[in-house]
Amino acid sequence: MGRTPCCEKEGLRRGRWTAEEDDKLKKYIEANGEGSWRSLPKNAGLLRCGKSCRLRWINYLRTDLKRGNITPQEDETILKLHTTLGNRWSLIAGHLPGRTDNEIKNYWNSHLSKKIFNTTKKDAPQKSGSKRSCSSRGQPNNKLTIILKKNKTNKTTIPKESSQSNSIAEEEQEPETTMPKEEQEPSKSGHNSTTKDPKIEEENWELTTDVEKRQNGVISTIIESGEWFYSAWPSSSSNFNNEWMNWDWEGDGVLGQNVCENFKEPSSWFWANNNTNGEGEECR
DNA sequence: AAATACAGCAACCGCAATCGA
DNA sequence: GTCGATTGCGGTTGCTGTATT
Repeated sequence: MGRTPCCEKEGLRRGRWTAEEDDKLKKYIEANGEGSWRSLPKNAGLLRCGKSCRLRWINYLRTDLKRGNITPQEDETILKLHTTLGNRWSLIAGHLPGRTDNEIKNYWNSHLSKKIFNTTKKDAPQKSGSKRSCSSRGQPNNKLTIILKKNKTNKTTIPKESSQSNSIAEEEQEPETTMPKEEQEPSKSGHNSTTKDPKIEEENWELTTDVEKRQNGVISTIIESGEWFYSAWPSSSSNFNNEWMNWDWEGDGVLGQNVCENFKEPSSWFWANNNTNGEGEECR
């Protein structure tokens, strides 16, 4: 019989909320608490669907929301968390008190993704061309993903003395919030250091030194650096890239990731590897 | 000053997960 | 265990203000 609509569509208001509606909703929730979103509009005297009320409350009316611009520190935190968690906005928001998933998602789409994608574009003209060329409505195809993983044979943490690179994981200051261990490890199925992603052939991730390989027709690079190794490949090879992103290898997960355009430039391949060869192109 | 393009963000939509009878 | 109701999430849309021509 199909899905049951969350609310009756007819006769309900849509679009921007008025101050009066906000006031009604706020007063009702303050008096009765959150929840029962389906019946809330009727009880509160609002001509809105419950879903809309919930969204309005969560994203705008809650008293614990922090309004105002994202701070540089929050910016860094979002970047780091997105590196590890991907587009799990609610999880990311959970580490930024007073910020909502919607706010962070919007911030990412309008600021951070653009920032990353444009970093290797020296000219990066924004005046002309498609309005959404770098936003969520049209991301460049030529992306390079660089990840940093811990050498499977080693358990120690990343050496600070070699942290000169631009890697997100290495360069960042301590964020104002700390990610709980379990959320750094998206896979909850008890992976340990001896487990491997079954979708990745051993030959693909076994350490090599500055050797380009072709994997399924896509060039990738795996660079050994002491206890760590780096891997880079165009994001178009997302069939296994995403698996790596979410894979809990050593309990530390993926430590660094970035994307940039023009991956054909050899220097950009080594973006995450500055600490080992002193070269590389700054992507941020 | 008007028209147009662009950027930011609030809100909507659909799907999936969860809850509870 | 099943199924409908509810909630939560992420992707997307489109309105609005600002910048540019």
